[in-house]
Amino acid sequence: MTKIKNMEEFAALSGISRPTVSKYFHDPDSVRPTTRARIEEALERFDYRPNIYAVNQNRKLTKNIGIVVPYLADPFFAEIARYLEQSCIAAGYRPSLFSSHGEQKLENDILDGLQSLKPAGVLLAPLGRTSDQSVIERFCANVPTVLFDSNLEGLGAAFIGSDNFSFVSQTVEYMIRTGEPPSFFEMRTPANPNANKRRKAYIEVMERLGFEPHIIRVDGKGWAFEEIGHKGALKVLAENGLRTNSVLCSNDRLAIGFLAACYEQGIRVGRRDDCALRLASNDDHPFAKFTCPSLTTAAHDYDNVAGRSVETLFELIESGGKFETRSETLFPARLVLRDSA
Amino acid sequence: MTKIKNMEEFAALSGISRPTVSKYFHDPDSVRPTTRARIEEALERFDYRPNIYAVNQNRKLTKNIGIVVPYLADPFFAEIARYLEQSCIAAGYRPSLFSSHGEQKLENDILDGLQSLKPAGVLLAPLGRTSDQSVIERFCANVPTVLFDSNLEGLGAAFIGSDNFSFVSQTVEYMIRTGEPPSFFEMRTPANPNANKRRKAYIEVMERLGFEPHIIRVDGKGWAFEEIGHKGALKVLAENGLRTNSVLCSNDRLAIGFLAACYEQGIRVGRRDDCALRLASNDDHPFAKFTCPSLTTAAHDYDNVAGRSVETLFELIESGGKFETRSETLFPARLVLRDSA
DNA sequence: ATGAAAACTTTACGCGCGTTAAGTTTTAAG
DNA sequence: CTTAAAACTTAACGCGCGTAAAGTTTTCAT
Repeated sequence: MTKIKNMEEFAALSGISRPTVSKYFHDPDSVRPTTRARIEEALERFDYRPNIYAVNQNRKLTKNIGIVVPYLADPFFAEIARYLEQSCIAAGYRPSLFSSHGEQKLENDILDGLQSLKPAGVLLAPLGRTSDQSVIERFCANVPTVLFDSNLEGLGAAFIGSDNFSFVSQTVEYMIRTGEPPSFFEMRTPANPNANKRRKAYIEVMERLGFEPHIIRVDGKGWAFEEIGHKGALKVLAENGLRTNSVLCSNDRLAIGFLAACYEQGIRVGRRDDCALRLASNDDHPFAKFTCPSLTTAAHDYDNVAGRSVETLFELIESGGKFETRSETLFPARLVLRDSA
Repeated sequence: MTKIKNMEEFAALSGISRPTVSKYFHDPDSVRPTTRARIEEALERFDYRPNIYAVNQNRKLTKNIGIVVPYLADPFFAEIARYLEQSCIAAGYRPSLFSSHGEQKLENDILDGLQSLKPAGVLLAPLGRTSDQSVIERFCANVPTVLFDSNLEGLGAAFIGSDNFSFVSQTVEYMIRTGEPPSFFEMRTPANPNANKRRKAYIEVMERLGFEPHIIRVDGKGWAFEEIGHKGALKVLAENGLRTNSVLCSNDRLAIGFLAACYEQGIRVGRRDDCALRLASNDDHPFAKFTCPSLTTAAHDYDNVAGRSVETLFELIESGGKFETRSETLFPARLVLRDSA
């Protein structure tokens, strides 16, 4: 089989002119069915594909889509990224996946490098508190961007995420309905703005139900939440820092660390009579099903958050990269009852 | 500040001719220090960067490097990918990360798409047993490829991975030294060739030490190892399928499922007297520290596997994409004693 | 059959940069 | 100061494709 060098050559072999072949690759439906058939027939015989560099250099808009998550070693983001990737591919785009690995410099570098990719759009889950707002603002001004998971006020053309109030109200109400009101366990300086919303929601729900909020803040920086939760829980348990037998963790990864600490200390966690503690959490982390005990938690609406994010980005791209007004879409949580509370 | 359109314009503004500027971007050390200074001075004033599409179209070899892992939702691969990414960037390359998500079709599609990126090289951790060997073979013939983690006999210019015998011999010997000989717990049809090597190593070590190997194979397909381990363990425990009080899991993710099953069944795992079972495993998964109990396991030499992989790829690229002979490099495991055995 | 619209072909230019060739300036050694 | 090598400048071509203009063929409703 002859090696095809360029579109010129392929066009000749298929018996169609190059401009028409070019049109075909841009949109197969834009050419007559008979010529389309001839091109696709040749395509099967010769296996040619346009040089993406030449294509991208000349097209005003590439078919690239950037996907940026803050921490890919968290399976939660890996799963979301997977969904986003697949949706982009299905829509005929070329996704590129990036992880900021929890570091501001990396996030900045990624956005910087992304600009020279001239992407049609970007799906960005920012680091949050540790993001460099000015960098992200500048980026969003140049590239059609949809924020997801972590909201930065006013940045990006739209935000899609989860309704943190829905998470916390469901877990808190459940715990109160079935036992003592929970303390709230979180990091002192959370990386993610969702954490702040969850704390506020906790306070609001507790007060509305006539209970005094009790917040436990543990030290620790970065994205090693399990480690932070573990250390923090050991300290709290040693100091007898709990007011009731119920704890609500800000997120599942902290809870995983908390559960490990309880296990080490011989504290049985669960809703059965022989348990000393009930622990619930938020996120429905992929591993929450396999903690000991399995974790009662509020689940993200993965499918809707991811699905709506790509849909919104596609709308944004089709609208020429700008929306009239910035929208924020929040999906409610689904309470997942397991054994820990 | 004026917007720079292309290298021509930037060259004019910096007072240097375009071919020299082009040379500079290819290798800053290839121009005279004085001209280099003038270019970099202009670079600070004007913030210009070459159009990567035009660059890549014209250079014979791009600076792109593909990184392909089989399953990114496994934090093990996320961590490795992170290391590989950073090493590539540090060496002046542009890494692109892809996950096959456990599916052959996706792996094929990724390799297919990777070809049109004309990468300088690719770091590939294949799916293993479920890989389409012919596709990978064809790919490796066209693109300088270093395999890592999962070896496919004869494919790629080199393989870097862990010495599975070292893993299993250390865990088995430790368990025998400190208690009863372990059964080996694994999937019936493992996705990964490492699993087969581990089984063989188990049999060999057991026989050498004068014990009869006992292998427990559980059903389940795909990459949801925790779930498979969990279901399989429940079955084994229900059927009293263990010969001794010791179990060695083929990998940590299976062990995580196993531990969850034990917890549910009220079986205490650990090396203390009040424990009914000892469980060890292999990989030192990022979460192994936070299982209940924490997992005794054999750790990959992450740094060396990842480090040597990129080094080898760089050597390969500098050698023009071919090695005289295919090399296989295996790094030994490090036994990590925790509470489960 | 007729005409206009739609789709095609041919021709040609442009994108931004790599790269080469020929001529000029700078550098550093003698 | 001489001189040759090294580094530069100018000029020009090519990469593979998008795209526009002008002319030709096909299609399809009347």
